[in-house]
Amino acid sequence: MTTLKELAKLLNISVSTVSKALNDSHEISEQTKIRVHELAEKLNYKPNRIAQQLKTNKTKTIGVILPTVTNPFFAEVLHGVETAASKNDYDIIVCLSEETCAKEARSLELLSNGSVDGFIIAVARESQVKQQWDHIDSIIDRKIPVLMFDRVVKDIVCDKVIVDDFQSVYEATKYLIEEEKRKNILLISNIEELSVGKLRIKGYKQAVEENNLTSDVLKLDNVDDVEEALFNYLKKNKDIDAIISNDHITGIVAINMARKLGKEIPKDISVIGFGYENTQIISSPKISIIHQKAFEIGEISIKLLIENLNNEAHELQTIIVPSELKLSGSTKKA
Amino acid sequence: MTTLKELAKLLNISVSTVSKALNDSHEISEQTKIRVHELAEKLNYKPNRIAQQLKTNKTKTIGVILPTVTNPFFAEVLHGVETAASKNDYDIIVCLSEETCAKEARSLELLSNGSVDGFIIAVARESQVKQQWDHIDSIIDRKIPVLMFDRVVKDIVCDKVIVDDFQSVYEATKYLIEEEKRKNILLISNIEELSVGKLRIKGYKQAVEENNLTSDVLKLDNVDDVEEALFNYLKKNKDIDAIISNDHITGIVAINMARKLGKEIPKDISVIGFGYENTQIISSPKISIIHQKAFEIGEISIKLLIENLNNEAHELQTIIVPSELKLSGSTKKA
DNA sequence: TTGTACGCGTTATCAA
DNA sequence: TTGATAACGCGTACAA
Repeated sequence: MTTLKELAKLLNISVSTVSKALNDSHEISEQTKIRVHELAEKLNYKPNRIAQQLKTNKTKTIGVILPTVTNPFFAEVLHGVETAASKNDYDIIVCLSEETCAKEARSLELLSNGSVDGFIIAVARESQVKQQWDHIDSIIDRKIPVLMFDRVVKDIVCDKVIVDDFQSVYEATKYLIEEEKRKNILLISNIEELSVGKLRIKGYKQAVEENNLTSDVLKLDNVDDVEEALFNYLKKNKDIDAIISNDHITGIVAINMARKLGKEIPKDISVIGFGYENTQIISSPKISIIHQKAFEIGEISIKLLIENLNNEAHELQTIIVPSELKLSGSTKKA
Repeated sequence: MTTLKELAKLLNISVSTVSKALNDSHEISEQTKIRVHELAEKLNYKPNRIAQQLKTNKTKTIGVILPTVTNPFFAEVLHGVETAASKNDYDIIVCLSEETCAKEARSLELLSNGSVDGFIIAVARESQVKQQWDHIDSIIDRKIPVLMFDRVVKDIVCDKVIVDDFQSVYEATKYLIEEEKRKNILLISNIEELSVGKLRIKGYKQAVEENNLTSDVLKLDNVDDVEEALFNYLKKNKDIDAIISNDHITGIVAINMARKLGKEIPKDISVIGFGYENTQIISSPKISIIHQKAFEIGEISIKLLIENLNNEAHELQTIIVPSELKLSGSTKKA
């Protein structure tokens, strides 16, 4: 890599003159500026980013800690994050916690040595279940800005970007009751240990109870159990006339299973799930979804964090990104 | 952040002694080592990564350029990349080209100023279509190690990790012909501009022609057109008894569409698509898939690149990662 | 207008 | 066993 020193030597001028010339300082004559720029161009000179970072004590890099990236929600968030970061000339270092507390803590620890200016994080399932977040507090104690999104910890004081988990499921349930006249609505959940899962269940229950209906939650440990569990459940509870799924997979499975059991959709049963880019295309009839604006969540998170990085007087805030109910063939009024 | 200098001042010893003590140099007495370590622990000292990078001229960071991350193939590759990188104490900076040549070139340009030790890249669709890869060659000219995976450019000389695109589709087609006695096999493709898409079509055609059957490729511009295009096609060509999809979406759509048209699966028609983690769960009957080992591709890519980074005498190679045909309910012998 | 000197935080060489 | 000094590449205050 070409350095200032090399340019200086070749041009027989000092390093600082070269530096100033390249930064278009008014102190430098047009003539030398031109000479310097020409040679720099020719040798494809680029200021060494590491040296700049050491000098300015800013990395223009953000650490992004995700539980996983094969879940389309986090993939889309990452897309939004990358887009916004790139626009603002920030790089992102991505770490996956694999839903474990240990890897999450390790990543934070390793990057908190000056590698990044701040962090964006959605906490791992394990951290949330075991309520372990000393590793996150420790970062904040060291005055490194942190922003949490989606899976958020109430007790941690930092910027937060969250989804309207309660509200969106509440509205969806209410819609099924009021508009579609459904009376026996089942909720499928495999994330009830997570804050977001709890909120969704809460939203569902509140809507059901407000209408004096009975609630029922089918809890699953694993996405692979859905078929069997649903089969058994629907066999026993033949009066179920609507299903809400708390994730982007089981709603589609529910549609397939209901059809297999001879139910017509949406005549006999309505289905609403969570969904992303291609969720609707691959189900038949097309599933109605609660569409979380994952891309926007990523974008907003980056913008807010950068604001924090640049503004000494930044005030912490919590932003709620509303979801959108996208009706389709799996509900009556689609 | 605590620095060596601060520790030295507090302990009334020199910076270099502190540095050596922390690095367990044999030159330093046990006593001072203990004193230094204790204070370092107490003040949560961590060597500034940026300064180390400047000193050693190594970043221990790899630039990962992906076309997108919402496609599950690339998401799983990223998962493998992150896992392997993390195990080897490397960080990854992730950039998304958004399938455009411009963003791809920009990312390479911006990171080639010392920010990373090397690159892993799957070229953008646009770069591949327009055959523009000066920006990649330029990186290689500057002696920065580059590894390409999946979407690879023949004319670029570097390490490569690829999938057996030709072979896997060839085998799948042959299976349909020989084992399931299918005679009219349709291939759906929406990626025929890509190297991998071309290879898959080639594999399909070769198998078909070897058996003196006629080939037919339904080309789509967009995943959204599948339903209508397939509907029209199957209406006209009622003798189609098998469908292979070149991606992870349209196979599932094909199953749904075939059922809608009153065809029984797999009695009347077999379907094989490409697939990943959850692809089979969400289709009914479960789709048979060509499973690309995306995670492994990511892992292998990192390992090979790191080998290149550390080994002066590294020899360039091309590794082919075999796919696996996972039969399920959408094919007869599943 | 140009050059000198210093510092960012670390490590390595050499001297004490 | 410890310390002084230089160097990585850059930017900048200050001197010329």
